[in-house]
Amino acid sequence: MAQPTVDVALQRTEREPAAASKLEAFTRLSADDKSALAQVTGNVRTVDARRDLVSEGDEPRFVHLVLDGWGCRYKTLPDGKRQIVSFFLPGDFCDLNVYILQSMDHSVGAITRMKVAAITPDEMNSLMNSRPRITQALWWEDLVSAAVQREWTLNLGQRDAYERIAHLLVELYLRLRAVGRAQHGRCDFPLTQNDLAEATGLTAVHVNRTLQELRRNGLIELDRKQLHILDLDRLMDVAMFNPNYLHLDHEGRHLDANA
Amino acid sequence: MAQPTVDVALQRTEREPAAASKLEAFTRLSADDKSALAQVTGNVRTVDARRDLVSEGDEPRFVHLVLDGWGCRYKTLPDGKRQIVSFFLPGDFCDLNVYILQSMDHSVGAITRMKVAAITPDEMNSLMNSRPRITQALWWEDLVSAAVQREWTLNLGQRDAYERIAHLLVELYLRLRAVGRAQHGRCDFPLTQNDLAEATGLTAVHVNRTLQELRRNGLIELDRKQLHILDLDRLMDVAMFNPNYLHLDHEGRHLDANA
DNA sequence: CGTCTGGTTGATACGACTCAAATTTGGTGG
DNA sequence: CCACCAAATTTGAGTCGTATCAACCAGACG
Repeated sequence: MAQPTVDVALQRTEREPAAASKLEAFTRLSADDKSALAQVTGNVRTVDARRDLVSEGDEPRFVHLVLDGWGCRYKTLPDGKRQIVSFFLPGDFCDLNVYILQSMDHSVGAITRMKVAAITPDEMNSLMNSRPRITQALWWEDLVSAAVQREWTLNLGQRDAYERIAHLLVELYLRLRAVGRAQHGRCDFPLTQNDLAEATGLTAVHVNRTLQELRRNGLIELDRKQLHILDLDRLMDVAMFNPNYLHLDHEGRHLDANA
Repeated sequence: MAQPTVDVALQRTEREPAAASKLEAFTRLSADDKSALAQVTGNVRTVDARRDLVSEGDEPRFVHLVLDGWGCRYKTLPDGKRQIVSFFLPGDFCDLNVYILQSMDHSVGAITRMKVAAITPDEMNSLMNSRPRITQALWWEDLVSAAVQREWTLNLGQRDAYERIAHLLVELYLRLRAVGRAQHGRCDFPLTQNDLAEATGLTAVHVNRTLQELRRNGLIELDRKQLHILDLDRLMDVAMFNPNYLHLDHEGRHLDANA
């Protein structure tokens, strides 16, 4: 099987920073906006796969912006159980105003090797004071990530294993596609079955069996960290996937600050 | 059994508006701050119990502030399943910036009869431009509600029925206590077992049996819409409840704008 | 009073978990 | 380039938590 996804993803990385690309899903940014954004994302940090970026209990210091790679937020229970509560994909911001809080209530870990920009509160404030268009876009991001968290609550509470995993796959695919990292049903997919288990509240064994069922039903191929969704419409149907919560339909999408 | 809770709750309502009370959990507000807040909460709407305030698909128009009563956000699946994704208690704001979005991805319903203030985007903007202290407090609220949503994800994903319900009871109790609507382990508790089921992803039957188990173990009394937590420490233990996510420990709690 | 909503009980079924072992994959160093 | 090891995936058998379905009961209300 050819793997065009990889090439596409790499090309894209070179072509355009994920941050601007993501925010432009909400609104067009002017050249000035983009350079303001670029200025603020100078402090780049690289984190190895499976390392923590932030630990529960830490004092929040930076707003992070994912430039490349996948990460997750997770919480741990005293009995050792772990729940991944969200995934970070390229272009995602973590917690616009976290630094208001005293200490983190969750950890942030890298799934793959990641590149993140660490933005200081000061930089953040000056960005939000001088660039209203970016500010709006950041708020939009914030609202969308809250909506995603609500959808996960629904996912865990009401969907069975089959629907649940289908839903997660569709969400990740659509989010990747929105930042140019997926096409034609294909994308990189670095999650292990254990990651999927921790995100869906299932066991790895059951995730395994459920993925097999999705394959058997001709909905997906998943192999060597490559996901291929064979029939997106049908998979969305199975997952009862309503894309409204991703709010990709904003009119700002069609505004152009340069016009 | 005497029911002092009711009296306490009523007294409190008269004594102090829930909004200021809630925000002051984060920071002290000056007299000016409070009057700015009061000005903006003039447009009060009353909603009957079990009626919807906002429906999925609606265009967001107002930021709502709960003055009195309980409400919830919920999402519905095409197969009819319903998930309550959060509860609104007196003093809670719904979605600071919702009006940025095109359409609501969930509904908001009243559990009891509710009084809510409907704040316009303009009012909201001017508040946030002129009252930095309130703005900070609003952001804090926003971050806390996001943290609560993450904790619910953990709750649904990793805790069993017994722990799950225990956790929810503790959360609601602590949140009520933080706005002066609970004391000595007691509070009003207007949720039906069906509400609890829809919030915890369990069936009403199983919620019933689980509540009985909590009663049998001497952890709670729950009768006629009155909750009495008999042993908060033990209940928190059972629930593996870590209060850090409520961020009640903010230093702002001890700041005083009037000093 | 009858009706309705919410709460309770019992019997049975099934989705997902557990534990344990086998197999495959990917990375590493000789 | 192959041998090795650890990590990830796969398989099987047995169990358990929670759902389902169907009654029945109690208090609130008109």
